[in-house]
Amino acid sequence: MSVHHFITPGGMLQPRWQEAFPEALASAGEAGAVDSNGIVWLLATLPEWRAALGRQLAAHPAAPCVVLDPQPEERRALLALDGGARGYCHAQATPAQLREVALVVQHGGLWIGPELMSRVVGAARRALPPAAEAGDERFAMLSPRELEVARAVADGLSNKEAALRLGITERTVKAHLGAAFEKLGVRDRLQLVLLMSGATESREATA
Amino acid sequence: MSVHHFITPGGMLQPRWQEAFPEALASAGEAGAVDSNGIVWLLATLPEWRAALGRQLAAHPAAPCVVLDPQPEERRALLALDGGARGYCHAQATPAQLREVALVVQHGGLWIGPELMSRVVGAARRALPPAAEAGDERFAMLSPRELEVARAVADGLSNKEAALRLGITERTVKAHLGAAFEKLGVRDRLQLVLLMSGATESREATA
DNA sequence: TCACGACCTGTCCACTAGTCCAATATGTAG
DNA sequence: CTACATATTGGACTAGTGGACAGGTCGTGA
Repeated sequence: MSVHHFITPGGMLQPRWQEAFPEALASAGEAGAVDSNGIVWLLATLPEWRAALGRQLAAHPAAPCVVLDPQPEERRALLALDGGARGYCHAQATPAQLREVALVVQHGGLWIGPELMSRVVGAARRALPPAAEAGDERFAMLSPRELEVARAVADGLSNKEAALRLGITERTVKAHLGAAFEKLGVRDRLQLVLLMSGATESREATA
Repeated sequence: MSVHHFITPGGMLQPRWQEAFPEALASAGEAGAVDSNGIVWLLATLPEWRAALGRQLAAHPAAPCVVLDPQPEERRALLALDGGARGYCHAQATPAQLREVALVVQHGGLWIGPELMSRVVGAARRALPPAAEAGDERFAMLSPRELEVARAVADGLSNKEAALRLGITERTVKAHLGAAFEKLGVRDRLQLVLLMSGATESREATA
């Protein structure tokens, strides 16, 4: 099991990657999504690596992606993670380190370089508005689960991805989502997103 | 090795924790820092859990801490991670899940519940300085018509409605929209909306 | 115990969204 | 003139979405 797949500009494998994962496969970025039962490693040197990451995750949401960067940088790390990557690390990491990353990511963890971790989290905490989304009257009518599904969808996830995130069936996502549409008086996910993204800003208006 | 240590209000161990880690030890929060060669699990129900977390990490920086929360909440998750916790998860997680968390954290990973992950990272990305290429320039690559269509869709209109507003065919809307997706590196209208709404926020922030 | 709500799942069906291949018209730069 | 970008549409097709209808468990409160 767990055949790792490297997506690189030239479709070439570096020796140390092969040393870390002897079974590893490689392909060029243009090929689109790869079907891997292991981890998809994506080089940040690809011309359109963010788009490639998006395509990959859209095609196989269950296969975790890790972005490898020859010159790690906080900004790119955040873009990678925001794009759905589950890890971000130096392309020249040692085979042992790569295996650590693989282990962590395959067990549901998130891998960020230790020096980036505190910055990422710190930035996220500062971005939190004081007591944000503690309770907007509009969403009080939603059941807890409906709210979770709504939030997942508001993050841009498809039904399938939301189901994966919450550990339920796509069908159940639809059920909760349908109930949320009904209660909030919107007709589709797009208007739900607009409602929710506008909720934090317009809180002062409702107060 | 790896004796796990639970810091709880009463110094009591829940059965499921013991089931996950038969060797686990427990102590009350007031006792100060514990010396554990495994993971320190800290209950968010402690009166001063953040202070306790700080004391623990100051005393034993090498021992990773995970915060357990009976009622997980995004805000507390960020506070925990900002305080140096390496993981944040539901206090009622199954023994199997707890072992997953332990595995990830002990190998240098970060554990955030899947439902929190994208929100945390999204918040961090939005807090990023709007440096360089990621400003309004992003939409400069769109042709005028593509931008009009994108805006219509970002207002929550369906393809049919957008076509009506712009006086063109639904088919043409799809064409422009598809081109916009490609140029912006997003996969569907929902992510386009998130991208555009995020851009507006950061534009105001820079102004 | 029974009713009720939240939660989870299934099937079937209509509609929407997104992509592929292709065609036409118009302007502009070389 | 030619090449290229832009704008416009068509048809066909696949995937994704949302609704209707029909079940199932579980816990709380009457």
